[in-house]
Amino acid sequence: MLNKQIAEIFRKTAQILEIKGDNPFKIRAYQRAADSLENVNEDLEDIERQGRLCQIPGIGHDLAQMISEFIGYGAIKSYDELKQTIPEGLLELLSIPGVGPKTAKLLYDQLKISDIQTLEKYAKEGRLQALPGFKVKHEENILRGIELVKKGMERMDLGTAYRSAQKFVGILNKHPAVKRIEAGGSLRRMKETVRDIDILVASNKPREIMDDFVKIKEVKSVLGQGPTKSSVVTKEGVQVDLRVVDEKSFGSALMYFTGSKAHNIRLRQVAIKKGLKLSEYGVFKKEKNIAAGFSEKEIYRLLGMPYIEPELREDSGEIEAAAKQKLPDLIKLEDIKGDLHMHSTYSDGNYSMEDMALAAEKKGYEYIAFTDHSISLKVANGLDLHALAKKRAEIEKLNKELKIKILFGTEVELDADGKTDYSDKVLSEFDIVIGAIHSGFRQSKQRVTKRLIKACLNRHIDMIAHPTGRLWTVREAYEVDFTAFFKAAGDTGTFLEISSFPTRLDLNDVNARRAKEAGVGLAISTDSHHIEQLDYVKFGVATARRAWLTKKDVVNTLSLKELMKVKK
DNA sequence: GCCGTTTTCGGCCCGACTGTTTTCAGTCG
Repeated sequence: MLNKQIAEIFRKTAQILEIKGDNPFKIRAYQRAADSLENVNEDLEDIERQGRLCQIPGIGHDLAQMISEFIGYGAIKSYDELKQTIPEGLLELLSIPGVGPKTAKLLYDQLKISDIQTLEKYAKEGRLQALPGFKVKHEENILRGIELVKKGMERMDLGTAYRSAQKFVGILNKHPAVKRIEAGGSLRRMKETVRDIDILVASNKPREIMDDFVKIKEVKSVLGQGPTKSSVVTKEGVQVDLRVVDEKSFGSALMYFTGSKAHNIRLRQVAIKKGLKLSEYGVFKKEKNIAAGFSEKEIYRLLGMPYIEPELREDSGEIEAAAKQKLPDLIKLEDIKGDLHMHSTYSDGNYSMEDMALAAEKKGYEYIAFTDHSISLKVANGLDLHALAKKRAEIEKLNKELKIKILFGTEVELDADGKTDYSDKVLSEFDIVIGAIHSGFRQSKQRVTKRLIKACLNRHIDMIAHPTGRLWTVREAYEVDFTAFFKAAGDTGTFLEISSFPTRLDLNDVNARRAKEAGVGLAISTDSHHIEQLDYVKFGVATARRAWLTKKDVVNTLSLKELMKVKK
């Protein structure tokens, strides 16, 4: 939380400085610091105590002092003063696509506009044309931008982005002039949320493709159209950007459009040091393109490093690791041997155990666990003792008939104090017990932490499901003292889940990386209530890859025999 | 404001699209 708060302050500082027309490099320094803090997987308080703030990339003497000041006093004096110099709402205007710092300043200086509502009113009444250089087109653009902000320019979850991208890639791929196509951007990096979809196409007939792209049935409005780059908004309100490049620069273009921006900037700096220039068109040595037709892998090689997987491209240490040949051997989808968190019709699942098991068998899994809800979760049809007995008998029967091994499990409720609603005796009869919090989300940080630690100490609980409780667009994560929680999980051998559910992805990349470093075993599971949801595992694996996890960090890459040996 | 196998001062990634500019500024990624 603290890391995010301070990152936000630095980001706002950058915006204010932009509006004031300050030194662009100073502005970028604040932006870079904000990006950097969001990737830090330790509490800033700990780092500060150990005097290591300046070791964070992009944090120097001055910013380290500001961070210390915020930790000590809960505020930064120079930031509070800076904030006073511009009206509160002006930053809000920057959230409108097409309105940047210069326009925002102009709007305020000339017309005293400092919030979106007033801007919309002025634009509709044609009063913006009083501004120098402003014509009808500008007003239309601003109104369209406001429309986008209103309709939720907010980010979408990874699952929604993935489906939208697949739809467009599928349609475009049938176009005869498309030679190669791939979705890039934060979607390719499998970030937990995605703002817009970037599609890259290789073709020698870009205009033809652009003309057809903007006419796709799902397109609602066209934001811009040029010979190599176009942007549209779909009927679902998703922005899709398409870039068309020549086939021989597909590798460098894909690298560029995959980002992250911070990763790209670092790579370009590496290139400059080697006397080269890197752009989306290739690697240039004295104006001559020496990477024409190269793949991403070959371009990284030119820069003196091995291929960096898209999920790692966040400038969070991967470039340094690559230079030292120390990149992790990331976990792969095919390493997963089973799913330890699934539901059936016994509680709130949509399919019988047999149907789910057959689907899992088709995926090549060795084992699965049906972890239906426990007795007190009435809304999800939690199982009483009678239902448990029946379910157990059915599992025994299925295990005789099917090749896949089914584990008898439960997702047991942790009450407000971390106690379970099944007795120790009942819990001891399960093959696997997952502890989960579904209530009391507003408890204090101390109380939630105590609750989770109590669950870790319970000798029957093998794993904690979706450990921070966040649910995309529904609720924020509750606050947890991760240092204490991860220590308890590591000490007791309690596995922590990376929930593959795209609206959860919990633990997320940053927390999972930290859990690994604390010696915690992680399990990637789907929480499937539906056969289709078994495929969500790809999002869980991607999150694990973003957390730098290898096969050995994830317990459900083990065979069933090995898994039973390492579990409590 | 950060940062250092060219540098503790003087650099700091690179290119496309828009609008109305007749050569470029603003915005975006």
